[in-house]
Amino acid sequence: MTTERTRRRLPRRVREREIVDAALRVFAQRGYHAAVVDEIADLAGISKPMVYLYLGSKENLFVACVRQAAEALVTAFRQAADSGDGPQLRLWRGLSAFFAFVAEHRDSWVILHRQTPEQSEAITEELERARESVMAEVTDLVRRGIDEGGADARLGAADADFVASALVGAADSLTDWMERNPQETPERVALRLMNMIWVGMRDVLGGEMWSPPGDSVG
Amino acid sequence: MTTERTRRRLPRRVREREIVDAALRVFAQRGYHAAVVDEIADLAGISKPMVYLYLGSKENLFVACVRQAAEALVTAFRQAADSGDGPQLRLWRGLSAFFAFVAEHRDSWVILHRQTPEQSEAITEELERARESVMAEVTDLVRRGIDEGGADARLGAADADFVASALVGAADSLTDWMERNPQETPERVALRLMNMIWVGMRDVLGGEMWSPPGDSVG
Amino acid sequence: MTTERTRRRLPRRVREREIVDAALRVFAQRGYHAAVVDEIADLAGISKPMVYLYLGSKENLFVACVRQAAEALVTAFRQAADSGDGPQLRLWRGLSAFFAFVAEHRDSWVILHRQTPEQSEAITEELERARESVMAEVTDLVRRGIDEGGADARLGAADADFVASALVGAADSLTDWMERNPQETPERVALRLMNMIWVGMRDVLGGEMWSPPGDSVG
Amino acid sequence: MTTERTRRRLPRRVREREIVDAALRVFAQRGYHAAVVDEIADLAGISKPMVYLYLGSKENLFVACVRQAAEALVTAFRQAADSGDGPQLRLWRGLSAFFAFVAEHRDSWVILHRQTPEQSEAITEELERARESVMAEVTDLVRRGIDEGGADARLGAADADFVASALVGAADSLTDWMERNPQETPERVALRLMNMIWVGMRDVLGGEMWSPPGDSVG
DNA sequence: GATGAATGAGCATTCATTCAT
DNA sequence: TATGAATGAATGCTCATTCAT
Repeated sequence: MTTERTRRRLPRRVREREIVDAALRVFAQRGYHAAVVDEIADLAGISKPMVYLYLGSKENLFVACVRQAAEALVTAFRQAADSGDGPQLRLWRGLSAFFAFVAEHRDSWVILHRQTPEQSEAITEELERARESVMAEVTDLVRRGIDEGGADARLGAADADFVASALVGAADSLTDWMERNPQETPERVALRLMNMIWVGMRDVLGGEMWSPPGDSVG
Repeated sequence: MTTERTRRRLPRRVREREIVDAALRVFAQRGYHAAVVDEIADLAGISKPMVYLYLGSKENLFVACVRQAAEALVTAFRQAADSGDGPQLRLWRGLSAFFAFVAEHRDSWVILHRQTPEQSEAITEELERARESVMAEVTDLVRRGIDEGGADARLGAADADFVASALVGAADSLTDWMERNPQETPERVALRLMNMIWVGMRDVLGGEMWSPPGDSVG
Repeated sequence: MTTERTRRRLPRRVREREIVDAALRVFAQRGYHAAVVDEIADLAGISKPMVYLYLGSKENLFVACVRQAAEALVTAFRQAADSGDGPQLRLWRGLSAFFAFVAEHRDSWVILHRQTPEQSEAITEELERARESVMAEVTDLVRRGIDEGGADARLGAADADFVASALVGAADSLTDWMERNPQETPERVALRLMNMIWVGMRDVLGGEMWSPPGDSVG
Repeated sequence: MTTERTRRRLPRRVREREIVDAALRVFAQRGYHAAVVDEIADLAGISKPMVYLYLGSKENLFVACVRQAAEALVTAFRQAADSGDGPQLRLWRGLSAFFAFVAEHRDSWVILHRQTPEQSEAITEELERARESVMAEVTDLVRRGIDEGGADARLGAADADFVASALVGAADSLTDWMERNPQETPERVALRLMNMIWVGMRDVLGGEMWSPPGDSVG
């Protein structure tokens, strides 16, 4: 005599994925600490002990979320950035993919970049790993752009790093701007951002540079 | 000859300020939820009830931190950005002040821009107010720069908004970059960021624009 | 062979009842504010979180106590007062039941009638509801007695109300008297009280009334 | 240089009385535990340490309130009940005084008769003493009435006690009834109550007694 | 005499985590 | 596999009480 709604027996992988998906939403909405395992279990449609059976701990669950979010983002980004000729086109595609991803998977982005630094070693490490992996993709793209653009001696690793950092930060911030301007497409936002940075970068590389009058900054 | 550890009796105002300062550090390090009022009290060198007597609640304490951080930042920024001729010089000074501020008051910046969105109405509102006040300063500066730079018809409020948003995001991100590159001065970082954005913006305004080949972005 | 002190696992309903029973005792002994949830949990043989899991809050727990106490008392009273011929017999049985109930469930009566008025809306409301339901039973009985006794024009609702109020107050007070005179049975106490009030009431209805000499009371 | 509102220097007795008066109101409104010393101090228009300087502790403050309330009530009652000829007149005057007192000094009555039993020895004792002193007055009055009315052998101390207990309880309860019926004067309420009880008592003493049919109660 | 400043101790409530079934 | 029942350990907040001035 089974109940109407028999307890679903799902393969481990599927269950696990469902749990992480639920967790992603709750963590993103409430933040790590304010998130309550009970709510995650509810949202996943299972009981709390199952969460622990599959993921071990809240901490570990969060780590899994970070990992999944990072993987998804990097995949989307790399796929886009690997196709096309010329650094500009690739960067534009990459940024477009980024904005598209964030627009569609807001939660993942929040998990990756809007978390208050946690005390937990494991979480900190995973977040760092994740952020680095994202940054690496962008830096790589930028560097290749610089190289192909014919960089002169003044430009080194630090510059690509600098540009990439600024780019990611700007992109993150524009994420909110997009929410306030819903008529804009990811492609258009990416294009605008790119032009702003890229053209400036190119010119700066070309030696055109503004300096404060009479002041030797260093 | 008083003992080192007699109960120090301080006037209300002083104590209040000390508490908020302590709270700023703890909130920045742990985040709102993970922060524990006990630790704040300890750091301020007093007992927990004093925190509640003076600030009322954890929530209110956080709001006070936000308010103080925002005021300090805006003051520093505006002071710098109000002096000097020409939009570029002013923007550069503003950005320099910003980076100097963040380098020196890391906690304040973390409070303002690295908080997981909280459920609390009061906090959300105060944070929004604070962020807007910061953004407004930057947007204003950017807009004046555009105007004086001779903007054509294509540029409106949305553009200043867009540029400001990207600028703030980039600056935020570069905040971390500065930590990883401690030999850089705020002035130099500001200069680099400025050139990148400014020159790019100017050229884009001037009609120079890259577009994906054969692709109508919209 | 299970250990005496394994965590006893009881179905929700049973536990809930046990908790309310324990709470009833503690609230009665200490009063709402002085009562400590820890003690209630101890007495119920469980941990504090269970109390909150099942009853939600101290306030709600108290409300549950009031509800249970009122229900029990009203049931006992009504059962007794509904049987028997003639208003006198019914009133006597009702009062006997009341005294028996209070003697046996002192705590319930204390909860219902000896609580310092609380600030809490919920508690105030529930207590009012409970007291009214008790009073209604008595008033009803008194009114029927008056009717059957052939009331004249001077008697209305206010009179039944007055008598019932005095009756309940007297009974409440005699509750303490009974504790000081343990050899008295509820039946005897009820009989004495009844005669005192009833005969007096009947005679007063019959027009026999004492007035202060020369004084027009109004 | 004195402030506009110089700190009033009052003789000890006066100050003490003001504090107790304030405490009376707060304790009555909130109950012993929920009452907060801060509020009492505020209401008395002084600072908290003064309360402790004068009264020593919250417990002691409450005891003082009980004492004052009891004294006032007993005084009022005795004064009224000592004048006039005949037990009936005296009882009526006493009850009238009681109802008048309660109507005017609700707080005192609440302190005396509506307090959840406290844990504190001192409080319990003082409350008992107070209640006994009130009850003694009433019992005395009742006993004298019985004596003068020519009681037969069946009536002893327990009976006066019983009647007094019922009387006080009824009066307490009618206190609320009066609030719901503000057009009634204390004198009228006293008269009604008296007639109900007195006539009944007299007749019962006279041998007129109702008994449950066929049931020997004891 | 009078008070602003300060705290030890306690209490309601919550939550990650684990058993017993 | 799956879960209802259960708890240890915090954590925000309050309050009677006491110093130092």
